[in-house]
Amino acid sequence: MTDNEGFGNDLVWLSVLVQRRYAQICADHDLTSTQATLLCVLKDQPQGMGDLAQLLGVAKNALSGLVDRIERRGLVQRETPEHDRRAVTLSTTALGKKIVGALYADVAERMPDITSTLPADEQHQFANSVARITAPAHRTALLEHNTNHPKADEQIAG
Amino acid sequence: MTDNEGFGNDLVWLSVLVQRRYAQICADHDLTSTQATLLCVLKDQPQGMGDLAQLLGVAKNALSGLVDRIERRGLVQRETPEHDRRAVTLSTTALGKKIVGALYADVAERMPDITSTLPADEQHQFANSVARITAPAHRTALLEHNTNHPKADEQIAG
DNA sequence: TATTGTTATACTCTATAACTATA
DNA sequence: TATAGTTATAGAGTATAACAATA
Repeated sequence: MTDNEGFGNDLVWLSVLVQRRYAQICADHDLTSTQATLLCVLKDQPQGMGDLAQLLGVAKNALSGLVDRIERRGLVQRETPEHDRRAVTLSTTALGKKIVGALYADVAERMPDITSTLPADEQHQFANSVARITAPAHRTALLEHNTNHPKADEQIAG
Repeated sequence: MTDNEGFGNDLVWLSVLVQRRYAQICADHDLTSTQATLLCVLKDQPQGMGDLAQLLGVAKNALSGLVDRIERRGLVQRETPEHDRRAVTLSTTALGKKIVGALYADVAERMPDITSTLPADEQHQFANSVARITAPAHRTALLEHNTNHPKADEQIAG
């Protein structure tokens, strides 16, 4: 306990350092952090507005404006699925895919420098821990919308 | 290299998780993340506007508005030092100190849960690494303004 | 009636540029 | 002239509440 007292606040500071660098990298690709994260979540598969809002941790109405701006720039596109004309499915355009791919690579290259003050083996161990902490979040990103929509399971089962 | 490929992006995800929880804790104390971080930086000693802007990673003019809002709520106070009437020294009020103290404790209590998916010994090692990564940032917070103002050193020396 | 998404409104945060007061 | 900070303006992000269209 004693030598762990500042851990929570250290975590916040680490995230500030990461976010600062992330914002810089995003800016180099003409994106805000929020826009970049939206593109990343959308990178591998389309999402509905509701699910996407949940994944990003924002309210649906906030997402509408977010999508307006990034759609205006031609990086994502809205589509209305035939089976439910209330819904909107969001996906990245070819340009969006290209940009998010470059961003991803740039983050992978420039972000690890954050841990450069650690000895090599500790860096390795740290990367491992970070991967294990964030793994559930990745799974959530893929499964959460199924959890909330039993019908989707039925469709798969049927 | 191979098993490290996603490290940079994992770090970003970790920081998103931390920031989300941090925002929630701050909101429970009626603060935005930015306001909370400003109070934390100001917690132990007063700062000038310029130095504070640098510590927070924002431009001076952005800081003016930030301080306006949080001063209006009585959590910080502006003062003009006699030796340079252009300058403004910012410090926390008694109320500000009380609130930032409670916030700090709450963060320390609720944030470590982020690593709950790791086994105990790995949590310990992880906390250790985070402390070592953020330590230079803490030092910077305390020393940076001296670096930029040689006169301060002279005053101490004299 | 319930659900999906959007609009209206308001506030915080941030950047650029122009400005004021002091040194 | 240079420096410390503020004001003006604009845009992004976010929340609450009211709304429209569809199921």
